[in-house]
Amino acid sequence: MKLTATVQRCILHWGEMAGRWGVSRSVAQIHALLFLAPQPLTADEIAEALSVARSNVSVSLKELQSWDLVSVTHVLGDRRDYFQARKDIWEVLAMIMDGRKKREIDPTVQTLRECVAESKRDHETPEDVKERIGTMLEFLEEVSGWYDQIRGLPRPTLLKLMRMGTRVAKVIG
Amino acid sequence: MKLTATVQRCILHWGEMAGRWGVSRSVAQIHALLFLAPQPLTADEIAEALSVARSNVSVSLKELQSWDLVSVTHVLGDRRDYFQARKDIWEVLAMIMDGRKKREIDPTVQTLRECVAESKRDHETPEDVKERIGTMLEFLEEVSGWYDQIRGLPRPTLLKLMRMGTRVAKVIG
DNA sequence: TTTAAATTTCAGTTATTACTGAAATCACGG
DNA sequence: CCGTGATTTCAGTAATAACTGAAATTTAAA
Repeated sequence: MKLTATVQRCILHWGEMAGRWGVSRSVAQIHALLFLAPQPLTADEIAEALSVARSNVSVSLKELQSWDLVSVTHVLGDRRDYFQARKDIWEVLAMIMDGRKKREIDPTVQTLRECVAESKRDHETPEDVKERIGTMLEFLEEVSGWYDQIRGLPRPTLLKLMRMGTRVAKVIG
Repeated sequence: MKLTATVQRCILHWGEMAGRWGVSRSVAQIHALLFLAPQPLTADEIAEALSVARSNVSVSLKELQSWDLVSVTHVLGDRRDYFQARKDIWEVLAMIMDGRKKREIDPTVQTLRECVAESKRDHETPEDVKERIGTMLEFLEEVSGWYDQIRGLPRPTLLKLMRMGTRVAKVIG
């Protein structure tokens, strides 16, 4: 598997962004490779193309699967797993946002609920501090709920909304 | 500065989430502390409250300022800097989203532009791969542009939109 | 200026995370 | 159920990021 210059550049950039995106370089590079690859690849092919250890590919693919960005297929008469990435860019975005919400927001909502409950029995914490915690919890719950709603809209509707841009403001008066 | 149990719990949770949020534990904890604190705090007070090195507080505060989440104030007759966090949760969200877009999206749009330009002169890369790169660029540019538009809407409009939830779908037909 | 407090920088250390390669496990055809 | 190839696990190592404390710099009052 030789990578063309353009593809290489993309993969390298993905790797450089990995830290900011909150994944390891391998995960980002493998995702770039599978996203661009015309056909599904085996783990060995991935390891070779990116020059990383086979075991690293294995755990990275597991992570990509946990994000629902990569899935497994098979070819007849071949015992090996073939991996492919979602190609639909809208779905890729949705998976990343779902994953981030689950990992970055949900645990905090959970903790804040406990903090708010606990603060009821707490007479040390000033009222305005308690209030700030409560407000943040409400806010996160509201944004979360809104996301879940929007998330369920059919894509054509979403597209229409996006294309409208700020004109929605006019429509809703 | 003694922290109440509830406040402590919040700060510790923020610290635990830091890795996922893409900031260091200190940055997350300092932000939690300043967000909850009723009054601005000096760097020394922060260092003491969280038991971290004074120098660490200094660089973490710089990062929080780069996110526009923390600002400096002064009190008459006191040479020290006092730090305060934005208390408006909507603005906090806006600053975080702006910062993430700038750090996580914009550089990739830039690189993809170069990749697409380069791919014009590239006869090795298969057409469908080039197309996938181009599609991703267009997609990111569209989403970016949409974000910038929405970002500029006045908050009451945004709130109204959120509260409508999926009913916007009906309004736009 | 001079001086002292406040802040920042930075070299060195510690902690965390990512990666490798060998060994163990799994899965299937014979 | 044995053997072979595919995959995963995991202990050790490498790479990266975070943090500390001392030294340097800045700031402003005297």
